[in-house]
Amino acid sequence: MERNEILEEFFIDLQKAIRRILKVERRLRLEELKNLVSVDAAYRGRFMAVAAVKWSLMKGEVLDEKTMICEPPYPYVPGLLFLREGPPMLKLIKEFDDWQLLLVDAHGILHPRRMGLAVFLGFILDKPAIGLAKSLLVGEEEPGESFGRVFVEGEVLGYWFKPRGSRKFYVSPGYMVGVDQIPKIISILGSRYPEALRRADMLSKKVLRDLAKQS
DNA sequence: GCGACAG
DNA sequence: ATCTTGTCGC
Repeated sequence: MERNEILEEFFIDLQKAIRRILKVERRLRLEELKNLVSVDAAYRGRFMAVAAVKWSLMKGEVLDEKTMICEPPYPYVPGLLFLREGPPMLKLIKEFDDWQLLLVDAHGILHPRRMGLAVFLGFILDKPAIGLAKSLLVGEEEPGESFGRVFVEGEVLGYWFKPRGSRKFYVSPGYMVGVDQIPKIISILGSRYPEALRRADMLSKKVLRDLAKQS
């Protein structure tokens, strides 16, 4: 599928409109956090694979997995990732129940219109969500050793974190989560790149390998 | 106009 | 994101 200027302008307007009505009335209650869902996508040739993993924080293990292979609905455009990865991810996440927080391999409000993929998914699902990305789309990082805030126009919209021995990543609220809750959430997730997301990443790549193997 | 730009 | 071998080091 090729890019479409009219469509992109429309979805940018939609992002701005949704942003205007978003409110922080309900917030994730961290003491009730038991199960997570994480989602990631991988690409190969003309296909993409999306994997969603339900993860138990207490047991530290996978409770359930879902995958799907499809052709990307839209090309990658910085700021409009939700057009590309949102539709298949929603399809999978809706199949899970009994979870309290969604982990997305993308930005949340750390986005030009504060409407990253993690915000969009949380909003559509009406569930708490956060975004975790490996590179910055917008914002200035506070200097530091392994942890710091990320500012956009003087406002704290997220945090950067660099675990010992692994690469830096950025965390920002998606939906029903306050920026002030991010440090505590990172701590609850083990102060490292979340295992639940790592599993979704590995799984999405695996289904594409298996697809290439049999064909 | 130029550069930057989640996955 | 993905294309990709060997190589440095715990």
